[in-house]
Amino acid sequence: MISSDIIRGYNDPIILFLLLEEPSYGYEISRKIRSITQEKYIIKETTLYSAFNRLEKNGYIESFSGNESHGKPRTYYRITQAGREYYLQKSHEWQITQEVINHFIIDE
Amino acid sequence: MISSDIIRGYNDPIILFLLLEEPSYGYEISRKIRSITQEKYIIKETTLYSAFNRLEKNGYIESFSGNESHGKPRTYYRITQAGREYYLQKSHEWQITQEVINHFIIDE
DNA sequence: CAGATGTACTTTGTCTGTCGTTGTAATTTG
DNA sequence: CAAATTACAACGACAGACAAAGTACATCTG
Repeated sequence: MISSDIIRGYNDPIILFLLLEEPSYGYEISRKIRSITQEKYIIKETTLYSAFNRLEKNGYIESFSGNESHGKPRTYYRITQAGREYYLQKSHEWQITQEVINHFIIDE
Repeated sequence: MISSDIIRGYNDPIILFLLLEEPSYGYEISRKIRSITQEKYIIKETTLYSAFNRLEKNGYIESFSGNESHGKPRTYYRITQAGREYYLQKSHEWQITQEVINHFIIDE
């Protein structure tokens, strides 16, 4: 329905949100975004995994490998304290962004 | 306050909105964005003028030069019918984008 | 039991829009 | 008369998203 390009800059906080409660991995995050938005937003794999790399590089998440009983072990990600702070900061910024754009977009 | 990078993809409809009523030119558009958002968003000149070029290339606006009695003649832009339609389409898309992001950003 | 489908990624290269920098030229203000 | 403001234009850099393709293992289907 909508593309990641539009969400640009907000993929990171979206991913962090889904890690707030418990660690997760790529495929699960992808499924969650799909279902939560009722398929309105389907994140591309490349977008998702490059977001993971960026977030880890910035210290907002940490990776560890799960010990799956069968199959390839997944790479799990856990949010860090810095990640929680970054999420809050981005949330606040999003409120301002909405206000700004809503001055110019009047949908009737 | 906030950067164009965040607004990315919505500069075009913002500009089109400001042309809905009457033609305008770069500097005026820039001032209007500043004042309407109470300085929360100040568009960069390069961003603005490259948006004009893109919008004109896509047939959403047309340029003409004003006949100022003094000073350099300004380049004015007028929105086209296609531009109005594009604006509406983007407005609708924005509503969905807001919904999508608001599923993940809970600001308390 | 072969092939399709689903899970779970990784790599590479391309494109678009924004940004920093610099430059120009005329007008207005102190 | 110098500095600030108005009003652009050209250039190259960069980050994030995208398309395309490949890897590997597991499970379901005819």
